[in-house]
Amino acid sequence: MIEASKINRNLKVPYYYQLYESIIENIENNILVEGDKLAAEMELCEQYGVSRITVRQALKELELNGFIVRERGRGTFVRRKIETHSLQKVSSIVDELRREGIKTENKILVNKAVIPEERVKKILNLNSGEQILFVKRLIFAYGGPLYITKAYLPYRITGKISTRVLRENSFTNIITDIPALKLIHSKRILEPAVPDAEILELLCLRGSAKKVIHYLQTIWTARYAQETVTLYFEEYFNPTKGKFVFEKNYE
Amino acid sequence: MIEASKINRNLKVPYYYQLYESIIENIENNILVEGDKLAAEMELCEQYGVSRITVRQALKELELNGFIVRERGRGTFVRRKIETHSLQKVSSIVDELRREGIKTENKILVNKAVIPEERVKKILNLNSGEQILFVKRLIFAYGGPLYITKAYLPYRITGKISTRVLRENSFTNIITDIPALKLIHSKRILEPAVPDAEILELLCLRGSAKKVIHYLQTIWTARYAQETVTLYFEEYFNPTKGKFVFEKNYE
DNA sequence: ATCTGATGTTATAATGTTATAACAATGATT
DNA sequence: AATCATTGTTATAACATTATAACATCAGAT
Repeated sequence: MIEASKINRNLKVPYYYQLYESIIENIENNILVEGDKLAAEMELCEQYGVSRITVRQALKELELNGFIVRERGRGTFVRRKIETHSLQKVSSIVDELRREGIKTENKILVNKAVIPEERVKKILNLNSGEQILFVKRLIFAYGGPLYITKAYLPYRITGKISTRVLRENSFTNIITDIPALKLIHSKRILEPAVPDAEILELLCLRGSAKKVIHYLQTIWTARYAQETVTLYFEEYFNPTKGKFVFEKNYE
Repeated sequence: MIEASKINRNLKVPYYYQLYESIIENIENNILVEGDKLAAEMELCEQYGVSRITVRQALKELELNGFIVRERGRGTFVRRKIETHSLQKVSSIVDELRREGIKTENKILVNKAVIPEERVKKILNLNSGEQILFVKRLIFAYGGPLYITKAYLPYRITGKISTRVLRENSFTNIITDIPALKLIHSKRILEPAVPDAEILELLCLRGSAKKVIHYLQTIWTARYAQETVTLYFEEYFNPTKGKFVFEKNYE
């Protein structure tokens, strides 16, 4: 496969990144499909006219973002695509991606106790003046921002949660680790929405063609000691990164 | 002028280059016009959220490519654009730009002695089997490819010319430095043309709106010892970078 | 004459990108 | 068992990008 070099040396974009994008393009256009063997590293060097360092950096990124797997002595192979998320599971998408070995990154944008707006107060069924822990978190996967979560949690239940814990764990894990808290029900509502400027910016959709996102609300009901409490999440999904699949088993 | 930062930190493009492009955009959209004072370096730092090094690197590029002038103690100003070239002068455009202090870069694509095609042989009035020196050169200015020159020169006059000499000198200088060669006449013919794939590619016009270029032929007649010889040049100009002006003084 | 604001210069440092090279370790083939 | 192809690792080096900081120099205004 003698390909013309796709590295544009006039561009200010690093060569390894151009190569990274070039290979993703091949995968997304089904020129390379699941299980296919990529050209060997040295072959890629020749095809693209770059050094092995550069090729390996591109492959490293592809591996971290779950596009390929590399096997010493054998070669580099296209990984199956993970691009649907099940809504039926309560377990989080972060856990789902982690189980698949795909690197996710986490950025905690907000983590503080506040008095919530009226809308949220109603959903959580709070006493007046009661504080919530408000967390805003941005998740990166597949090499870009995947979604934003806003969590509205009764502060008297969660207390402070360190930013480090938030960065390193899914909300499912954090919540189920709270002693004396038992999840009893969850409800998820998905709808398309037009994002506001902040969400647009965070998901890097400014200037993008797709201006409609997935807006997912999750309401967890739980027993805490003798009372019934509610946890509320809002999530905003990058539509270019993944689609949702609805599955249901009829008995 | 509190501007939102236009630096995209997710992009792999260097910040200084994003800033460079951002300012060019302002100039091309007449948000900044000839003679306008740019914000001071430290102001730009704040507006774009980058260090002075970064701002200065952007300004350096803008200066080299002729978009701005900087004056110590006063500030940075939008320069008038040199976007017309006189056709009346025999002297080259490279020299013209250099005199204005605008950086030009040079890439020699071909430099070899060959037997010319029939068309060229007729123009140069060559003996059958006589070789020419064929040079293809790409000139960059204003931060992009400006034009391509194809030079067809009788080999017995020029001999070999090193690629380094071609890179560092205008053809006018090279030719007039040949001993015993005296220019006696020049004729230039300008016409619009549709470029072939190679020219399109070299001038970075693939995908561009403007698909018509300037095609300029130059025929120099000269005395060389006792004989009359002809030098022939073809040039292909990027229409987005510069326009030609026709001027003539009537006596 | 002095101060202020602007660009010019220099030094230090951390990190990112790219190339070249040699060698190690593994899987598959002969 | 030996060899070959392939990915993994390490070292060295050059250059690019970005930040922080201090000081020099010049133009214009008070």
